[in-house]
Amino acid sequence: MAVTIRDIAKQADVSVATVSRAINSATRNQVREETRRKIFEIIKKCNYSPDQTARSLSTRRTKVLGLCMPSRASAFSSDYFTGIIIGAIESARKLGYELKIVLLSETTKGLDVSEVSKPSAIDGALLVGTRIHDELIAVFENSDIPWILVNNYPENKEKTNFVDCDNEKGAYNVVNYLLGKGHRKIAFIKGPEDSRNANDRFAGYTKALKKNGIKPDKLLIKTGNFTEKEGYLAVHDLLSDHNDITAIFCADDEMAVGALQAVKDKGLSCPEDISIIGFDDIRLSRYVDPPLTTVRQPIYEIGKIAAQMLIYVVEGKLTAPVSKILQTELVERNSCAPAAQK
Amino acid sequence: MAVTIRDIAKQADVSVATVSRAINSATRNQVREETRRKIFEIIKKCNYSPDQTARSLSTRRTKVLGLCMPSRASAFSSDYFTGIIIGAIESARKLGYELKIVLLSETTKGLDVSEVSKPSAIDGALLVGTRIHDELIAVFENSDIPWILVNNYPENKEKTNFVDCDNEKGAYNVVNYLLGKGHRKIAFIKGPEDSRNANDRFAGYTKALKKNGIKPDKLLIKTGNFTEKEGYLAVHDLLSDHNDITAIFCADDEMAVGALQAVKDKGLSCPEDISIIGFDDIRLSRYVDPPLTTVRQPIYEIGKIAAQMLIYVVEGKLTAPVSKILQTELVERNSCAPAAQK
DNA sequence: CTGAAAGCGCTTACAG
DNA sequence: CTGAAAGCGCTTACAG
Repeated sequence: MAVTIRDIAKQADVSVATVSRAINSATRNQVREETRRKIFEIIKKCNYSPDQTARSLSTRRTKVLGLCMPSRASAFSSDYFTGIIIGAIESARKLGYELKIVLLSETTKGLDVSEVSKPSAIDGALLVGTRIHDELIAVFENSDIPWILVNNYPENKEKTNFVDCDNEKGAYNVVNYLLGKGHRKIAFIKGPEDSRNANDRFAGYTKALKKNGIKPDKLLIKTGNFTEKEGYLAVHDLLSDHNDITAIFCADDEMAVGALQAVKDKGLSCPEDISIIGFDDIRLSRYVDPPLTTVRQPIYEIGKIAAQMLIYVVEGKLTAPVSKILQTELVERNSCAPAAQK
Repeated sequence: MAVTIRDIAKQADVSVATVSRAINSATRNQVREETRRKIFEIIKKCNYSPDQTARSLSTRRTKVLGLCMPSRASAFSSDYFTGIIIGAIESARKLGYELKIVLLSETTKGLDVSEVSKPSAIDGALLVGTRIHDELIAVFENSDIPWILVNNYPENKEKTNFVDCDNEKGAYNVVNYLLGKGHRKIAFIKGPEDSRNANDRFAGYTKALKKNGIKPDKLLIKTGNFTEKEGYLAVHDLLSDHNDITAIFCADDEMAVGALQAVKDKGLSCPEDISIIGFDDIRLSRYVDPPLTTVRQPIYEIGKIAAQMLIYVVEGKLTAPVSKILQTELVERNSCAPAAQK
């Protein structure tokens, strides 16, 4: 930008201070109507726009939020990624903020001065990724910018900002739903061990089973690490060893898609022989055959609320810790049927 | 950051200039080994990290790229969005840059000083969206930051930076492929009029037909605006009026997915009665029934190369205009069969 | 190899 | 309602 506030001031025959006051909404009314008009005329003529960097340096506010996530971006499905980003960016925008995507290196321990991936020049950070581990959080604890956990929550819920959905309850509901259809042999395909979400979903499964007098059977529990491929493998194994399973609950849709294929490859059909249910409601789930019954997470909402809350704490309109837990919704499609008699 | 370069300087008993030199790779070797070591020791101890905003103000470089796209984000499928972002962010990162996502308001004409969506504090802009129109481009023309068109190209190719894939050729190949399978009545479902990509794909269709002595038949051409729903509608109409069509080429996969459903709903089957082919190779395309034959655009590569090129021109390592056209790839799945005898 | 000083383009007490 | 001045935290000629 060749044209600076000085140029405007000179042309308007006022001081830069006055131009600055005229420009900023908080101080706008401190300048005489007429002066302000003159200033804006010149601003328009010169196509002037204040330098955000200079502004930031002087106010110590960048008006940008960092959406920080693991660099293994592949860890997220694009539906998830997009949902969070769009949600966050839209509410940020509404509140006058921009959004920077920052990839965190997994080895973020001793951050070096030259460490590029270190979030810089942001007013607050959205920490995305259910597998965000404590060291990573520590990096932010030692910073002086506010941050909020997205789709995750900390050990000590009372001290941290977060927004998440109720994974345990979502999973609990699934099992009840399956139980209601007469299923008793319900297998579970777990997500990764280090994912809070994955563990909560598993907890919901176990809880619902126990509540109904069914002892969770270790042999019916496998791990699929949230990927389609591993989901396929897990179910393939499962069905090779057990022929009395009537339903499979996968901790995410990716695995459920794999499960579906594994069931077909075993010569069984879904939902007639085996019911399958997923979690997340990714776009794909409604297109597979049969369309997948699953649990919807309000991803977009989560991104939106997280950004909003974060900005409020950045601006002191809300005092940390703040948190919100959103509810999930069971969406019935065609991959579940009443338990067959075996 | 409570600790500044002054604190470090004071503790190291040197000037801030020296600290600055020690920190920056370009000037690092201007400071005595021993001094530098002492400085870094203190930096580490104090957990100091330079303020990027101050740095930017003084160097007039923010080290951030803006990925600018229409605010109707829904215009993009999440696969596309994610591909471009991840591609761009990874190469940006490798080169020491961060990525800011900026939503451009569609009404970006007279940008007001307070206009939030105006890209600010960026060194360069990636303009994403095949529907980017000239007014939008004008906003950037008048700025002094470099920009590059992604998946789009300008009227005057000789004057602008862009990276795109060869849509016309991709479409041309599709038609040849279909022709090779004996199809003669090949319908085309167009994308939006104001999309350069869409028009190029259409041009490729027409060209291939003509080249083979077939006159494009207006009655076999419909518009679907790149959405599944409109694709469905277009094909539904098409099949109601014509029963001699043996193949449908959709200008994107979204429409192809809709087309597939329309064909089924008409009691026809794909590929036995009608072959369908899409464009883009979104994730979904391999999961529909039958899996869709389509044209792959190297989205991730496009994002990667675009960011790379942009940074090079920002840094003066490349002089604008720069451009690159990537090739597409026909990926055969099961939605096309030899033309049935009618 | 190092330091003093000017400057990047704003904002904001302070004084009037 | 307005201006002069200090300050935000860096970098970089300039001089030695």
